[in-house]
Amino acid sequence: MADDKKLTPRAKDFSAWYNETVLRAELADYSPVRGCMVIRPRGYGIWERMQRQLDFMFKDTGHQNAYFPLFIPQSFLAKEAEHVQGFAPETAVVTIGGGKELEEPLVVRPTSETIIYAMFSKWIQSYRDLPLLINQWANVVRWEMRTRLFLRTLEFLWQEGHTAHATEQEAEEEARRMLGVYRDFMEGWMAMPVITGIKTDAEKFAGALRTFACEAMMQDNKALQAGTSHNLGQNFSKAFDVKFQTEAGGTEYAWNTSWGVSTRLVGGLVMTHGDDFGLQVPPFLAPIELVVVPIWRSEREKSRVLETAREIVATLSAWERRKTGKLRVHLDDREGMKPGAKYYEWEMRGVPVRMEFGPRDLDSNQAVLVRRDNRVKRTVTLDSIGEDVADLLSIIQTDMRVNAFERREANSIREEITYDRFREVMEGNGGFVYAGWCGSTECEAAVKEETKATIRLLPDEEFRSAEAPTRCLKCGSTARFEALWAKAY
RNA sequence: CGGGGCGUAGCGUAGCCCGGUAUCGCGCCUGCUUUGGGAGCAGGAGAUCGCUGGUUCAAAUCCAGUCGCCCCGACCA
Repeated sequence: MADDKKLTPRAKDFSAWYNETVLRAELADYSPVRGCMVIRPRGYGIWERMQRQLDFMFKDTGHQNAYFPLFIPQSFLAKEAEHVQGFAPETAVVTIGGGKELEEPLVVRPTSETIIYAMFSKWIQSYRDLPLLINQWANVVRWEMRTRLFLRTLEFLWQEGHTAHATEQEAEEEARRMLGVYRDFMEGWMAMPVITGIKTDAEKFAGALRTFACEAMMQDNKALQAGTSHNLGQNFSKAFDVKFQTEAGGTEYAWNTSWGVSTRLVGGLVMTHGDDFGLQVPPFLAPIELVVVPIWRSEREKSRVLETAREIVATLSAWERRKTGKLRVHLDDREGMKPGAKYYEWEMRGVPVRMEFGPRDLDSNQAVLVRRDNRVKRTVTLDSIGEDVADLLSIIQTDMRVNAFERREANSIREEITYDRFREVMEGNGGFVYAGWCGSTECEAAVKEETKATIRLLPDEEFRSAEAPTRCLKCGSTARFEALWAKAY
């Protein structure tokens, strides 16, 4: 970076800013393998907290973790027609094992529906075995042509839930329920507001009946598909013969769902909250919530300041909160580094609150708290430091979500607009446009072709406009749906 | 796979047109002085210039090939 210590202003080149933020905050690095990414300890620390919370939420909804093989016989993929069509072009295939050509090539899983439903058919006999609620944490491989750190890598780490149910309605409810869990996590923990809804046929998962999704707006006004949940109907259970005996004594195919989120969420976090100073991590997910930077001007001051600083850190580290546990505090007592340098470094890493503590504070029994999000400084007394820090953190968590929400709404268009105007918007700053759609694949494809914008989803009722659009954005005929149009990652 | 750009120390680069084994900054190591917004001085370590071949007395530099990366498209979470 040489002398240029500031990050690239994101307005100029968002993509370069994103890359640099991720690399400089040491979240990830390029690997020697093209298109693959190494997640470094700092990036994993954030992901780990996400994973822990998600895992808790899955257990809370009755799901159990299991682990299925990395390799899938090639023929398995072919059993579901749409599925193989969707995934075959982007699979990595193993043809040699132990130095010998394999009789049947093995596909490195791009997703695990096929191998999991093959097992489900052995495990499910009766309606009493249902619902079967399974989750797997695993890495998968999709041979993408172009990759970006966290957002699209050849190999990525994710969570995939797979469930089997006795009725169609139950499967639909499950797919919806898990979409709600994702939404709660993204908004509550990541402070990243999302729009939920249903995907069009062109965008749905290969092999699904219906795909639901959460779409978030990044700071370049592009949409990020942050999580998906699929109602698979009986497509896979028919392909893999997942049958069960009903209470009445007949035989039925099971109804399946699958749903997943990936380390892409870390990319979403960076692109939602990052700024020109670097990363910004919401308190709930921050591996370090508060960093204490001690300041001294002499050896004598140093020992006095450090001694008290250590006491403060000890007190704060023991501070227990109801929902989010103990305060995660770090004392930066590195020597030979000026306080200012430490400030910039922790700001770049996104630690939500910094405490400056020097001789002047020591003498007056106080400390200075600085928020990462708006860099506002406040002097507080040490007597109530625990409450003050905990309160500030929860305020920041809320403010980050509200700011992201307001930014999204400020860049959304809900008035009925002409197609020419729409094209202008997409060529300019972009954004979320809620507009009518006649329901034809032709209109959808034409808009994509001409503007690069796609229907991200047909929003759920609570996200729809007060006045439903009347005409299709593209052809002008009667609108059958309200669609969310945007350019996407 | 098309179009553009780039490979020189851990990172970022100068030098290339006009051949003579390498510039500067950050970082790193040692010492002293520093520390309320990115420290200063002194000393030091670190590069077979992506790889292969060719031209030449001599190649980072010229020529050919090759590999890799980044950006823009097509594909996609």
